[in-house]
Amino acid sequence: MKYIEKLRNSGLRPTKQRLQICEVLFNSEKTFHFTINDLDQKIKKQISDKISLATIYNTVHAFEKKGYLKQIPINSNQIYFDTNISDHHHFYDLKEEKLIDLENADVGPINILKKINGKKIKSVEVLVKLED
Amino acid sequence: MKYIEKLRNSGLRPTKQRLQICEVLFNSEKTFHFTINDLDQKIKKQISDKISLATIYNTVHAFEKKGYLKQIPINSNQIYFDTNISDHHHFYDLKEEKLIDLENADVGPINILKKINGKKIKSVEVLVKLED
DNA sequence: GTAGTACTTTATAATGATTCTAAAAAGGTG
DNA sequence: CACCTTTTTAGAATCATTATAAAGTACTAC
Ligand SMILES: [Mn+2]
Ligand SMILES: [Mn+2]
Ligand SMILES: [Zn+2]
Ligand SMILES: [Zn+2]
Repeated sequence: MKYIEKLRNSGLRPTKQRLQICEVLFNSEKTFHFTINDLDQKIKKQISDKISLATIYNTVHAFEKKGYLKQIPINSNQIYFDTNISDHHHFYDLKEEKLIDLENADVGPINILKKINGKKIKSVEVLVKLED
Repeated sequence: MKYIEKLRNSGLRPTKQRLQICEVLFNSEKTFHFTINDLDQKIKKQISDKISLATIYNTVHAFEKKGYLKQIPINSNQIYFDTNISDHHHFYDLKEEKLIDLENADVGPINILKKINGKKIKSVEVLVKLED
């Protein structure tokens, strides 16, 4: 199967649940943004087996740790994840409460002039809030 | 008093609790970042009267609505607020779990090239994650 | 294959930040 | 002072997330 090696290579056993979650997350043309609740709904629609909510949490966190998912820094009562793990940015539509990808190319190069002693930059993320 | 007019001008009654919270938030030389829990601790240290947690929540939200405080978009189990309401950015030190201000001048000008139909840009915020 | 072991799933409970409730207190106005 | 509105408050409720621990599954060694 498509995702068995991917999981094995990360030291994650390719269980039925994880493979099914992979299908839901990574088998679509487009990448997308989701909360755990969104994902739970999507799984219910696409998968006939039941996957417990605890497993969904566990799996999403495991995938995030392995770099298959990213968290998006945003203030919300739920955590937003992204299946687009490329270096990119986001619009946040305040009215629709929706995230929209903003590719690196759509943002001029960002040059952080200030340096912090003994620290390295791990990521630079831009959030552009949108209103009507 | 210093903050009575400020509150009245915003349509907020200058209660004892709000004035005391103003002292803690706005009377220091430097601006700072805080969670509600941080603020609760700070109030306990600096103010002899007890202020209920509900009032702290109410007041912080009222001040945010009036523009005296800003929320910082970041993934945490608590909401981070900023008494620095100027247009600026942040470092986030992942190990220390601390925010550091990054003035606009410390970030090159940011040019958002992509436009979203019918939407205006309300804010552009950069989060720079730091590791050792 | 079987046995042994570590990992995973699961239902359920616990946690904890935040919000809600509704009654008491305080502010503002005349 | 009355009157009305806003605010404070203790405590309860909410709800996303995490922890627990027992049952199930995957892998390894023989
Ligand atoms: Mn289904
Ligand atoms: Mn803190
Ligand atoms: Zn994205
Ligand atoms: Zn700041």
